Amino acid sequence: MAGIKDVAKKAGVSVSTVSNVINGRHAKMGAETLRRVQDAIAQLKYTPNAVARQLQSGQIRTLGLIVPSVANPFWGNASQMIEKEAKERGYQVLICNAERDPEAEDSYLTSLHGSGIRGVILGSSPVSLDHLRQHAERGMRIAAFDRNTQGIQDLLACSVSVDQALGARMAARHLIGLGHRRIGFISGPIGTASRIARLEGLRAEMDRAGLALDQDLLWLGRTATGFGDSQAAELGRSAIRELLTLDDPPTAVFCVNDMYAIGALSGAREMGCRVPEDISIIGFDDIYLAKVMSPPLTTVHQPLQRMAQLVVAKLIDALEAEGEIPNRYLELRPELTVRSSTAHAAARPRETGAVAT
Amino acid sequence: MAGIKDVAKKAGVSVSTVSNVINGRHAKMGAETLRRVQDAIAQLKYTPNAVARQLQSGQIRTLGLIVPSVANPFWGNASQMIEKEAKERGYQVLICNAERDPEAEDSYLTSLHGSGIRGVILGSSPVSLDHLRQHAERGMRIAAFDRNTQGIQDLLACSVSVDQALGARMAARHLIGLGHRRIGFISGPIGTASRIARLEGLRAEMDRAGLALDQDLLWLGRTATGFGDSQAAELGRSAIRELLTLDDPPTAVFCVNDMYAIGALSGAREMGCRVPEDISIIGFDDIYLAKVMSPPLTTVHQPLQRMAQLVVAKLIDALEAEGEIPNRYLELRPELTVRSSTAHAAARPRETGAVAT
DNA sequence: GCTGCAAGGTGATACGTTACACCAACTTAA
DNA sequence: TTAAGTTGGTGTAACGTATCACCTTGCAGC
Repeated sequence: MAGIKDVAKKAGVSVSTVSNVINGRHAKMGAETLRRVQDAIAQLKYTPNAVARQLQSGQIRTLGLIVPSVANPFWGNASQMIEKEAKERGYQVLICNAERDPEAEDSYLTSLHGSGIRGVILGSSPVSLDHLRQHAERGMRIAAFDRNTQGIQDLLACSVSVDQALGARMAARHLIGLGHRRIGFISGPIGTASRIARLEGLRAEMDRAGLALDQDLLWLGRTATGFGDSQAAELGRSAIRELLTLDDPPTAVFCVNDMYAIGALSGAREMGCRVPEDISIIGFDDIYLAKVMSPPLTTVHQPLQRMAQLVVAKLIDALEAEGEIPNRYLELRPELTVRSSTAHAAARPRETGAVAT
Repeated sequence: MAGIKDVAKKAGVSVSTVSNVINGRHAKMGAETLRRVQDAIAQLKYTPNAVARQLQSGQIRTLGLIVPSVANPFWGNASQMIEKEAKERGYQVLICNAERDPEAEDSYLTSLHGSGIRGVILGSSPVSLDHLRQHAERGMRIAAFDRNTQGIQDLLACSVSVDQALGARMAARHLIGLGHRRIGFISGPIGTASRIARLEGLRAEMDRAGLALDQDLLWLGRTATGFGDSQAAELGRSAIRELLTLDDPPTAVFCVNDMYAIGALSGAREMGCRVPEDISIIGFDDIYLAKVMSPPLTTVHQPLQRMAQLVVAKLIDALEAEGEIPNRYLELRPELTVRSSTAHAAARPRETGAVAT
């Protein structure tokens, strides 16, 4: 294809001049020359070779974004917002789909580094970030998104997340306040930091209320991994069906994210169980689908737009600014969004006796 | 950062030898030398610079993927499958989110070309592909995905899609067969080829049955564009609310895709309208959420996995094979998936009189 | 007529790899 | 003994661009 030399030859100028045209240094040349070069560019359908450019400059205004699964609307939406935010700051974003696989994560990181990218936003990922250490040491700036960061902050350029445990506790408090005592938990495999925090938050708040988290009511995804979050709803459905056939089923269920909750909604109804009359269901994330469910889903809201804005800003700061950036670790406050999938625990008797309010 | 020269110096060999090590030509050297080089690589934490590599080789095993909106699970899921398929063939995929904006599409194409990418999969996009002509002429191989291609095939390296119009006709036939005569259509702005085909399919089949598509029952998204498909469900909800407050409301609604249908489901229920007893709702795509809705959504199924497999295969053929590839334009048969959101038209009288079966 | 300077433009080098031609030192076989 | 291989390397020219020091010309000012 046409290169800068061809343009130079055609326009009868040096490559340097063509380069100047391309880079907008129009002041450096006569009007006639400029026109000739522009004509040549148009005629040859010349596009500057980004690869050569980057090799030369060493610079690249591109961020990596590693998400657990683009098939989950939460991450689809997050990607969209992060991309928009980055674009406004003149950065591009490369979306990488790791499917919650640490090895894939690792290989993306190496490949991004090899492409000259030095900043990456890491969506909720495996507990240990130790496999990230080498990347950090190589000069990759890593921003954690939607996960807690205790103990590994030294690896991170910055982090933005909601207080996961607090969110879970809000959900739990809401359920407990409605008189629920048997509360279930539905999740896929607990492999990521945010999922652990959500479970622990639930447990903590139940403890505080003198309630125990029944082991039988913990559904933690007995499935092969690897098919991504397109199956999450499906799993939520199986989960609640199992839970509901227990001798002493839960009266409320906390789902690790909205996709599971959506599935649970559906599964419960299939079992002839009304939501929220017979069972309360609460999710986490507040994806845009939550409010169009039937019934609309009570859930823990994450301020996604603000989060996107903040990670992008902090990460770019880390990349461009000289000294230390202040407030590198941001933990936002989640918000309980009460809709119609939760209600008072049914007063009707169950095997274990009536609920004491 | 460390380059190949640093490694060479440290290991006491030439850069050529290091290059050989990196590229697996181990037979070309002694065991001792190999070990020394590998040690040096490890110690310096050296990663080959992909940019320089690519500049040198001109080759790049990467495909572009331009989607209308990652926030729509259909496209999230499609991305995932296309990526998986490509990876199996040794290709990477760059996901670009165009938000149905032809300008964004255009600028992605230029930027991908500048990065050395010569093959791109274009998700449903604006009617005219004329703005793509220059890219095709520059040597970009374009594969159309999920859109019809009459009239513009010369621009395309290949295409894979379901027969959109046929799918819409299947939906219409299903509805008509259930006795519906007032059928509505809900969609966002009709800007893409696939949406037009879906609407026309509906109209054609209604014509055949001697039914007219009432202009008032056409809801075509009176909203600002630019926020992507995260709002589709929301729009579906508003749409059906408007339609249901009409003097003579529809008894069935065909939604341009499942996201709108999901919103419609919710909107209908809010209006106290039961689905499918009072109104039938049918979608398109069969995203994984369709079957966990309540009621589970009747919809037109797209064989996504097979489609992903085929585009990737055909596009890579177009890139790698010499001659013409056979069967470049694939049109798959959609399938009607009947679930529970559609039923016989209610026999009860409406203002306009009883429905004659 | 000379200096100084601005405007307009050029050439060479470097960016980090890879590919390819080439080389030195051995080994083998006739 | 020597021609022909083989093994284990090396040196260097690309790839397409940006940068920077430098060059030429014209002209104002004294």
